[in-house]
Amino acid sequence: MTQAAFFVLTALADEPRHGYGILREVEELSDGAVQLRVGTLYGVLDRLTADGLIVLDREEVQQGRLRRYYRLTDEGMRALDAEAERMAAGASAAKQRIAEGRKAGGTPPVTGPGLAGGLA
Amino acid sequence: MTQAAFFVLTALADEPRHGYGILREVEELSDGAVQLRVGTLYGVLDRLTADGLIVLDREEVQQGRLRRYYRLTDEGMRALDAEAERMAAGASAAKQRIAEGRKAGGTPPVTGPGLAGGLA
DNA sequence: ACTGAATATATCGGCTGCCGATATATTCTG
DNA sequence: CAGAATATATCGGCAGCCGATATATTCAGT
Repeated sequence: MTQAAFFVLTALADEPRHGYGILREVEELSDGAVQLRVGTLYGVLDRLTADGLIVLDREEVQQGRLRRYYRLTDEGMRALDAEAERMAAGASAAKQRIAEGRKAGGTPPVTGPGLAGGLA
Repeated sequence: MTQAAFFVLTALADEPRHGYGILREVEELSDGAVQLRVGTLYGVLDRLTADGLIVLDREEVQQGRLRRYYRLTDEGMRALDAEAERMAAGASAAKQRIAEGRKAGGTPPVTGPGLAGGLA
């Protein structure tokens, strides 16, 4: 699963949203760190739909503008959960190894004086 | 940062390793979940070197076979730490939203046994 | 002695996927 | 009336992953 797909699924995890709403939601939930681009979105949406992870929930016309809402399927929910698990495990493994690298004696991998503070 | 790059950095976080060793290490540390391919590795290694996140540590000839060891730079360590932080945050956000989606009343996004059959 | 697997390096082409640019249309703000 | 925001969608370039391929040595099995 790509990063973009993961964040789209995450944005849809609590409630159905439309494309533009997903864009804003991803930016918000990641605190501005992840910027999902418009050009990326629809490709991801199509792929996730083809994979059965999301479905078109409904179409609304709000103030003259079409809103196409998507929601997670059961499979999408499961996939997101599994991916979140993998990511947490990966992040945890990385942190642990950073700590191991620091305490290791022999040939410390470029651990300078200014580093310790930033890595906690 | 791509997934492949992240896992290469993670594999190098505790001590310097050579290409083939990284391959095996990534598979091991991810419990077989991540399979870094040979064709992917050297491109990643080149890119990480160009970005200054890793450097060639040394070259050894062990039993007639060349071993090219890489290690993290300070910048690489910082980048890995930051990426691990982002991943943990993303995983956490996803988990939280999954929980929110489940407890939410009105239009539950495909949660529960009753919906399971009908959603496709 | 020979074969195949493992170890170890590296390259190349195809395919997938991200993103900037672009297009269209309505509403709201200045 | 112009520009920004909302909202959709497509297209082409480029980056990056991966299977296939090439080369060379060591080790285990027959």
